[in-house]
Amino acid sequence: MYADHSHRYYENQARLLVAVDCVILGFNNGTLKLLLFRRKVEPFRNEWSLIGSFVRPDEGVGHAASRILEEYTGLKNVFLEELGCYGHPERDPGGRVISIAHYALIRAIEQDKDLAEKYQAHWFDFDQLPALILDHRKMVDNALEKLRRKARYHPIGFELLPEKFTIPQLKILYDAIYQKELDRRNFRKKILSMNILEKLDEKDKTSSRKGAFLYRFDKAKYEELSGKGFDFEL
Amino acid sequence: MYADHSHRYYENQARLLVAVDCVILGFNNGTLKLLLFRRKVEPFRNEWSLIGSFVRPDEGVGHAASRILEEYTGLKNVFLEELGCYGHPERDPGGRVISIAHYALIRAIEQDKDLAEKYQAHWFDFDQLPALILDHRKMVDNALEKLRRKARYHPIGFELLPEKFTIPQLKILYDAIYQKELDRRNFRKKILSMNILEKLDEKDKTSSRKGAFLYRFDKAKYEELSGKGFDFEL
DNA sequence: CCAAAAGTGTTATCGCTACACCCATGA
DNA sequence: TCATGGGTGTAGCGATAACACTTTTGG
Repeated sequence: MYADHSHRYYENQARLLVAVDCVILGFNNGTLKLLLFRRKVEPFRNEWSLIGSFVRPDEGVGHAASRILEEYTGLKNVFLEELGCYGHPERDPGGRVISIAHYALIRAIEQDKDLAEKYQAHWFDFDQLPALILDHRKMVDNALEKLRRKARYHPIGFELLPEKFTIPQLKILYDAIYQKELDRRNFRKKILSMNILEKLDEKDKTSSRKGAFLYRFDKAKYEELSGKGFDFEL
Repeated sequence: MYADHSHRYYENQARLLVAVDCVILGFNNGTLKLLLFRRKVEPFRNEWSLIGSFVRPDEGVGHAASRILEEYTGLKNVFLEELGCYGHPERDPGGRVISIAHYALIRAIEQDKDLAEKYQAHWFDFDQLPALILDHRKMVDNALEKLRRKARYHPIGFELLPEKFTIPQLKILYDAIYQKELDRRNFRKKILSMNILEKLDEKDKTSSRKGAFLYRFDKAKYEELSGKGFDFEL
């Protein structure tokens, strides 16, 4: 049954259940959102929960995380990073399970209709989160904390916006992440001075009569600068 | 044999071996050091390795880390933090083992004589590391990276110095962490302006005729400021 | 022609950097 | 008395924060 060769040397050691859980974050309508699911298995069946899975013997831990992310959102190649290990022996009354929490940032959270039906999923505002099972609330809090910290030095916000976005949109996102209103003009100057945005000819007119120019994140330029130890503090 | 109740709900799931490994960092004589051990078990018996252990079914993951840290260094209550999960299925030819790496910062690395004999342990300079087993080298690199990043915003350096230390000593430590020489005077100003050091009446005369005043880290004051969202950038 | 959002420029201030200088002491 | 490391002060510069003003366009 096991794909490994543990019996060779470590057979006397105890084995534990290992799972991954995903804090899936999105952004819409000026606020950060969290994707939650109704749990399908006992214990706590039907309660709100992060999406998770046990790690299979023949897959890496990171692989397990991206596997379930794709399975439940249909998305590949999204930003996905390890959050940490939640390993208290009593954390799950259903058994001794160690969970490696991850967090993901995804764009375009419109087409949730399918998800909602298929998996009983729902996007929640952060100020209206329901009670979560186990230590999932802690994972969520830690994910937000990590996002805030990371966003200060890495241009990570782009992961939450569509490919083309306007500067005002980007600013609103950062307002939401930092929980405070940045100065419009200073924000624009700073982000443009980094030279990681490509200005397009199109305008987005959905939020003003004048219309705001669309930009695209220039990943190549970013990685070039990043490699040189450049700072992207915001 | 197992202390948990996994059989209740999750009995069909595969179980994995879960270990912790500790990157133990110290500071002496102006350079950062790493504590390594000769591995006692197969495979790779006798090669240089981080110290590690399997996680027991009835203990938390963090607990396992501090348990082995105390077992091999005799030290309790040291700085110990999770580094991350190393979970590639092929990382250990001895079996499918997931390792939760940790890193520890310890003071006073003089009395290693006992350790050296008892466990075949040795403190290495970072520019003279031997080959390490498995992915331990990666863990070490990640630990250094994390130390550097963390030291910028948290007064973490104190964990590596004795309780009483001088400002020049502290500066030398930060030189070593950041791998570049900071300015003596600016460093002093900045660190003193944070108000987290308590000046003592004693002087340390080991490194100059004039002698340098000893200081102590004022943890209470630090936590007070830290709670108020204070920044400790260095 | 007006409301509302987009976009640009200017100034004052704060913090950091890069220095030069004085102090205390053992040999 | 002098070499050595410890300790203090300051001037210039660059980045940031706090602002006011102009532009565009649908209704």
